[in-house]
Amino acid sequence: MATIYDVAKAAGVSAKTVSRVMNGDGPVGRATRAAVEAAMTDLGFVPSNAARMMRSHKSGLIGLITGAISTAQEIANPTGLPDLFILHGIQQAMGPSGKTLMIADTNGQSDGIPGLIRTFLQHRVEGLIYVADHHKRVTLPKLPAAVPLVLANCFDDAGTPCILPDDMQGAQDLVARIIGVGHRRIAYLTLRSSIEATRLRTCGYRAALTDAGIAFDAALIRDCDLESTEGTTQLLWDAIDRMLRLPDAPTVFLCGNDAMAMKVYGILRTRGLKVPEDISVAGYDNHHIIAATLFPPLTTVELPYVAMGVRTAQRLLAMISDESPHETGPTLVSGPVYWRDSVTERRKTNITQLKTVREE
Amino acid sequence: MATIYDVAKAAGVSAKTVSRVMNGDGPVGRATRAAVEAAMTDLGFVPSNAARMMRSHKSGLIGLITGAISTAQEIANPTGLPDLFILHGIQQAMGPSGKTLMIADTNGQSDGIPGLIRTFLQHRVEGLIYVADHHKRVTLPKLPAAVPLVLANCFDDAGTPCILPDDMQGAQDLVARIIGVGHRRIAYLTLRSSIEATRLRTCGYRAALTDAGIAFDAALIRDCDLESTEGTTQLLWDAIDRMLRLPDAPTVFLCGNDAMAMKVYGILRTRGLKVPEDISVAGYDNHHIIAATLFPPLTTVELPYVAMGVRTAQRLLAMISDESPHETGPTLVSGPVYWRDSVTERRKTNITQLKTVREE
DNA sequence: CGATGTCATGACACCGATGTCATAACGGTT
DNA sequence: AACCGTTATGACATCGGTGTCATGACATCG
Repeated sequence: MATIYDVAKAAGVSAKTVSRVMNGDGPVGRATRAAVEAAMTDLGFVPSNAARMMRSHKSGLIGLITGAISTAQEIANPTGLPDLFILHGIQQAMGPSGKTLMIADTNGQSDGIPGLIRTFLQHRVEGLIYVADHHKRVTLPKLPAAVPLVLANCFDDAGTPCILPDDMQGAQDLVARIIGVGHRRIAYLTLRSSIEATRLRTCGYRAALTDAGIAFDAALIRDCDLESTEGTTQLLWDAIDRMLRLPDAPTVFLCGNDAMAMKVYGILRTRGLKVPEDISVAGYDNHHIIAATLFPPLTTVELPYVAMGVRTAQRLLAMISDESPHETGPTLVSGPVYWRDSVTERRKTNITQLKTVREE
Repeated sequence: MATIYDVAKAAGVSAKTVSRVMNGDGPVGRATRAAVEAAMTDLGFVPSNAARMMRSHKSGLIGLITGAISTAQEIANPTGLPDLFILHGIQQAMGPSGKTLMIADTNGQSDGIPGLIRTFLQHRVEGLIYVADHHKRVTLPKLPAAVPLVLANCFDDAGTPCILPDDMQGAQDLVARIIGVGHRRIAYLTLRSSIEATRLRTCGYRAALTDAGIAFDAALIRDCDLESTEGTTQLLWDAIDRMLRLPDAPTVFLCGNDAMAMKVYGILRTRGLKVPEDISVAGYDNHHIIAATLFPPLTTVELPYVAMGVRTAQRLLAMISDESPHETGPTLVSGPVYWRDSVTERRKTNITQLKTVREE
């Protein structure tokens, strides 16, 4: 591959002049510039980033670590492709910055991460992003202080800057809206209680109840998520059965995610209950395939993955260009409620009461 | 960030000795090695790839261009995520080689490709891969001859090495198998005839018929694919209706892909026909969500995307390490037939005749 | 004992850009 | 004419590693 010296010789000038033509610093004579440009296209000259970097110490690279590509395999598990959507958001927001994204996939094994980080450091990335496939706590190896790091869809104990879905706000918005159309007995079939999202969404659920002056009833909340599909279905069946037998049965089933809502649709139908005429159902995630395809279409909360990706990129870019000490801690991004037909107004209740609620 | 000179000073040796410790060339004394290693970890030294590359001219980078990340958005369109699966295969096969994959996403606009290629060339990638989202013809800007290029899931007119699904073989295998269980009148509802896959699969379909001595009947093949969903459904309905009214109606509907098969299931049911008791259906793609979830499970042909990715990486790596002139042209990868319950034996036909066919 | 070979190490040039400084030509001031 | 500022250009050092060659200390061999 041609070097700047080859170009210089071909154009009959010094290497420095070629450099000036490329970078537009310093003045260059009309004829000289033309000669250099001709020589460059002639030789198919492309400057070497490595050589540039030697002096400037700017690689123009951003490192990104994810499992998005290897885990897309398990697309059959209908949780969507969170990390992929985040990646998309990052790409979008990174594009205009002129930085180049180096994506490394963990291939499912997190034990390769130190190696990936080392490779990135060798390439002198200007920043690092770690994207997780669901909202969780992570622990990454320590980095040299000079390399800013942003976590997307996860957080650590060190207060590293991170971008997270506002699960609490989302659940609170959804429940508030459901209360707004007259429901008072709102069941919540949660995902595994060990995951972060469940904890936060439960907080949001309770906050919305409190705001509306509705007492929290432990009989209406239940962890219905197991490793195995059959186990989960069984758990769901039991939980729904028990709740429906309550003297004051729920009028809505809020589900841990859209996939669970899909199962709940099936269970309710098997029991002869129509959604939403007899009972309402809501999900979480706004997983497109499920939420829009189910009949009736599912009311749910969007997990704003693309937006999170955009924020991630923006925050990292800010950290790179700012020399001011970086803020730490999370940036919360909340997604909108998608109000569809799976939740109806709760008319059985006293109309006057309903009106009061709506006027609040 | 610490340099090799910092390490050298800290360890009280020359830079070259540090280099020797890192790379294991030349002999290094026991004590010296220990001192250098201590200094390296002490200073958190990570060698600069850029500096290395200056001399060695080996970047250890492979450039990959795809739209996989940005188009994953449209996951709702149930064609699967071909490019993502290919990417996964590439990652897998590339891992052990020690090369680092730089992934650049086109963000949907193909006009950014020259820019991406330029960036890759600046980084002196040792090879380039282009991954397409479906089997098609492409035209990429010309590259310097020194940079090997492999196309995955697409091909060009220049005979650039490429990895393609063996659509013809796949269709032929499927149809042969269907003939093998006694069917003679096999309808084929194709995807748009403009796409490459349709042309090749049709060839395979005809080849299988010819092999079995069955005459091709143009009334049994029909392009049933439009841009719009409703249009397609209408087309399908019409085509199926017309074929079923034939004096010698088909006993199987072969579909352009699994998504179409799903629609065909619906249409047939609406007409009161049971799959597979009354009529058999087969798809193409082995799109997991569809093929395994449909009832009855769909007989289909797998598009071996992951395997194609692996082959792509292997072929590129071979081109990089071999100095022998590279072969050109396509590598065909065929996927297996997944025989499920949507196609039954054709018993209505004379048993003796069936036996004969099976003995062939 | 001198010749030869191996081990351990360092000095120095080099890769391909860019930053710094010097130089020369030219036009305009005083 | 002496001086200055601008424009256009080149010489040279530099970034952080690695390749080449030289050197000195020992061990081995004839």
